[in-house]
This record gives sequence, structure tokens and C-alpha cells, in this order.
Amino acid sequence: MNSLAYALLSVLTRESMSGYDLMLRIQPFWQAKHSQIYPLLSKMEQAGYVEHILVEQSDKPDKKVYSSTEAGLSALRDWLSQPSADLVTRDEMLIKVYASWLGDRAELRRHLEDRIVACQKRLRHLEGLRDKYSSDFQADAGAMDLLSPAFSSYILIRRSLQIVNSDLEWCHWVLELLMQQELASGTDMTSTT
Amino acid sequence: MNSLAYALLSVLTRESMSGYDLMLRIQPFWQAKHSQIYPLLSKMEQAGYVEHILVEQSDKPDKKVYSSTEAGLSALRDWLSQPSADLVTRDEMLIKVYASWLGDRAELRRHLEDRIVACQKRLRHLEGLRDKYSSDFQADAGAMDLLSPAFSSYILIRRSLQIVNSDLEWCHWVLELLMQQELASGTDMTSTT
DNA sequence: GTTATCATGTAATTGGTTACATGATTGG
DNA sequence: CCAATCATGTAACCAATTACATGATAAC
Repeated sequence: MNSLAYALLSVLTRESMSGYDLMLRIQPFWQAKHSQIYPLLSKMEQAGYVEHILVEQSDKPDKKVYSSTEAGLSALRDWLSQPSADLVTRDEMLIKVYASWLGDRAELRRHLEDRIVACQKRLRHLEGLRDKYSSDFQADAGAMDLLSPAFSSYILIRRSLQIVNSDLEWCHWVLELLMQQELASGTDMTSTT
Repeated sequence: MNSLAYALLSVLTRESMSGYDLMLRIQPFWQAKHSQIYPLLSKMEQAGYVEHILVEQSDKPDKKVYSSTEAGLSALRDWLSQPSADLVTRDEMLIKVYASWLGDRAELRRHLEDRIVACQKRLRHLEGLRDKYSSDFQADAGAMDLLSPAFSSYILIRRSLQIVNSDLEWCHWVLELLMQQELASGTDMTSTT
């Protein structure tokens, strides 16, 4: 049982779903491929934390719909009381930024622009999630029940949006510094693109 | 050659240092233990990207001081021109927050407070780095050479500080929502601590 | 005396990605 | 006709952590 297993349980205690749907649901908050999720679900089922029923579909392939068991719920509750591992970030682009003085301005700008595109895509996705669940998130957050699934989702999505927005903010800040110096130096850097 | 290898090269093209020092230097931006770094440096040396000399010390254990070779520099330059892998974050606490509705307010608050402490520690460390290199970071960022090691370090540290501060901001926001409801409901949640 | 820092390494294990494999349906 | 989505799985490999191992010196 690793963090991913508990992440899967966290979803399944709210709603039963297939491994495929779990993957899609978890992606924005914990990156995991199907090749990691399917064997893990099998192991969790063997351990008695989840169970599945086969749902046959005519238009789409059949699927296994997983649910959390009582044992799964109590394992999750135990895990919740444990202290958390430190946050881990692996941002290859930041390493490239650190070494960017070896290259040229156009290269650095390209990395920043790529990141901006990726952020915007993620932003649209998160805003979609926010809007999808906005009916659960009452207008007045102060009046919301703070120990409800809706509130937990709400603060999680807020956090994710905040992270993406701060990434965008930083990219634009660096881009502006780059543009300013390009103008000041009078060289036409656009030709290098 | 993985991301970590290029991260090591990025440091070594600026300054020669031991595996131990590389570990300390890289930690804030790319988590890696010594047990991953030492074997990797050996592999990189075999591949001709780095080389080392043995420096004997009387007060401390002897060390191997690594430097980047020409081949290492050009490998790094090639890597810089490649598109970056997506940002990966693994934040166990966020999963716990998502499942926090299964627990109680005190538990959620404890997680947030633990994170705040961790952030403050990291903040102090990053501010230390910023101050240490502040002489390189001229007061007027606009006048700084944008393709210098100093500028690259400057924007990297700015980004790291921004990330920590936004984390802190979010934690305090959630904590305040929690406190408000505790007051409103009139229950004395502090007794659960 | 015990803990922390400096300094290096290996071995075992877990975590995670890439590639291989299949197959239906829908939209462009 | 080709790509994308849905849906599941395995095998091989790479990345990363934990544990094992050593040993000096300095601070508390």
C-alpha cells in the first residue's frame, strides 16, 4: 500500500468506478499510468481493500467497477492520521532554466512559451472541473460544511488552480524581462526563432 | 543520462564540486539521495561527461571533486534544446486533504500546520540562498545580463520562493475557513488536539 | 556518550514509465 | 482510412528510496 493506493481509495470511498476512470480522475493531482493502476487494484483486491463487479457494455468495452470495502475505508482512515511525506516536485524545465545561460534567448523563450501553453491547457481542464462541481461548492464557502466531500474537492481544486496560475505568472514575468532586454540591446532576436 | 544527470552537469559547468556538495546544491530543486548521485557520477565519468580529482582533507574525509568535460558541456547544450518533460508533483498531503472529510477538523488542521512548518523551514533556506547570491543579483534586474549564471539562479530562486509562498497562502486560507466554522458552530475543537 | 556533519559507496526493494498486446466504436 | 477514446492487461526497464556499511571529527 503506497500513496497511490490510498489516492485510489480516497476516490473509491466517494464513488465506485473503473480503473480507467480512476486514472482520469487522479491524473490532475497524482500522475499515474494505467499500467501502474491496474496491477495495484488487483493487489488491493487481494488484500481485501477493494472489490469489483463486471459491468458489460454494448457500445464500449466491458469494465470492472471497483468499490472500497469496509477494510479499505478503515485502512484509509488509519493512513489519514499519519504524517505526510514531503512534497516532491520534478520540473525538468526549471533545470533547463538554470542552465539556460549556456544557450540563447530564443531557446529560453521557447521553453517558457511551451510551459505557458501547457499551463493554459491544464487551467482549462481545472476550470472545467471547478464548473462541473460548482453546484456542490456553494457560493458562500464559509457556510459550507467543512468536513464534506464537496469542501475537500473545493479546496483541492483551488490549490491546483493557484499552482498553475503562479506558474503562468512567473513565466510571463521572465518573458517580460527577456523582451525588455531584447528591445534595449536593439538586436533582433526574432530572427533566431 | 536522465534529468538528474543533466541537473548535475548544470551545476558542474558552473563550478566543480564533490558528489556530496552536488547533493546539497540540487536538493531544493530536484530531490535526490546520495545513493542515487554517487553511482550516477561514476556512470557519467565512464561515459566521459565528467572527471574527478581526489582532494585529501585532514579535518574532514577525503573527497572526489568532479568537473564537467567538454563532452559533458556539449551533451548538456544538446539536452537544453530538447522540449521538457511535463512538471511532476507528488503531494501526499493534498491526497489527505481530499480525503479529510472522513476524519475530523483537528486532523486536517494538523496536516496544514505541519505543512506550514515545513514551508517556513524551506522559506528560510531559500531566503538564505537568495541573500548569499544577492551580490550577484543586481538591484536592477532589468539591467542584468539575462544570459548569465547569476540571472538564471535569480529567476530559479524567485520561482522557488513563489511556490513556497503560494503554498503558505493556501494553508492559511484553509485554516481560516476552519477557524471560522469552529467559532460559528460553537464547538470547542481545541479539546480534540 | 550521543547526535550531527562530512564523505563515500553498495544492495535490495519499491515506484513509475515505456513498450507490447488486443479490440471495439466514433469522428474527422 | 486514420486517429482518438474506451478498456484492460503484462513485461521490461529505468528511477528513486531505504537500508546496510564505514569512519573521522566536532559540538552538546
